[in-house]
Amino acid sequence: MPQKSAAPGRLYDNAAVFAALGDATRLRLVARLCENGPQSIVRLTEGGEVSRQAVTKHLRALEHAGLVRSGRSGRERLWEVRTQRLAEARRCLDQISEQWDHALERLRSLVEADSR
Amino acid sequence: MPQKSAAPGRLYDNAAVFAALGDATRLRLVARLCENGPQSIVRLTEGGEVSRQAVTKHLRALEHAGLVRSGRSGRERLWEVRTQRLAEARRCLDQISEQWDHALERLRSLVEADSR
DNA sequence: AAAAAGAGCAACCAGGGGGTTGCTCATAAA
DNA sequence: TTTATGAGCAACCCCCTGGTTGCTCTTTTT
Repeated sequence: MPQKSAAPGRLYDNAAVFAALGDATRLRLVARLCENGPQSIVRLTEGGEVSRQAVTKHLRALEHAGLVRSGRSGRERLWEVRTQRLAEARRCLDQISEQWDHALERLRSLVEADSR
Repeated sequence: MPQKSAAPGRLYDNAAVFAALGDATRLRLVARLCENGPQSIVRLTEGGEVSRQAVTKHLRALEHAGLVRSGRSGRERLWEVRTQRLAEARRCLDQISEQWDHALERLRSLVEADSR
């Protein structure tokens, strides 16, 4: 069994990741970073609806959740996606769905035993 | 450019789903609903850290995001998970990761062409 | 050396979200 | 028919979040 002590505490962490993705602007930022690779703040601001400062704040939020990271290059700072956390989030959803499937199975076997 | 009009609007919808999952209490509720099947509010409140009203509010939030639904049974209301939205959320994450992979490929071929 | 571009910082504001308490309503159990 | 259980509604509170504006700092560019 993978991920033995997937520890209830882990769930909390994933909540933070989902919260970070739970904003349209941030989700768009992540998508853009994935589509076009590492970019500067100004570039990420272009075409968007919010100010540069807002974008900065969102990037910091994403960084806090471990979804992006940045590094300075000359006078600009480049941001890139950290795919690991994304993968973890996916696994979390997978696990939940899996539990649901198990529950369904259990339920079905109960019904069968009942009508037998 | 791939993914022509994958409708930016879709992204927004997923943000709502992630936002719903982006709270530890709600995420736990979803997990419990998946583990133990449809349950009433009082049952979902047991063992938790918050009041029944809080649970109710969270359930409504999840309902708004399309993640759960409910039906009355006698004097109690049973809540169950709607797996469809969960699946959609997963697909959203998959798409994003996929775009990232494509970007990596593009980048790699660029580098190769450059050093050739 | 002067001008412009990219970022960072701080203060401020409005709104929403999570939580609670108190009361009422309806249905099932005694 | 009482009584107790499960749930709904409404008001209220606090604080966090998303967004803005204004200023400063550093690094290019001209």
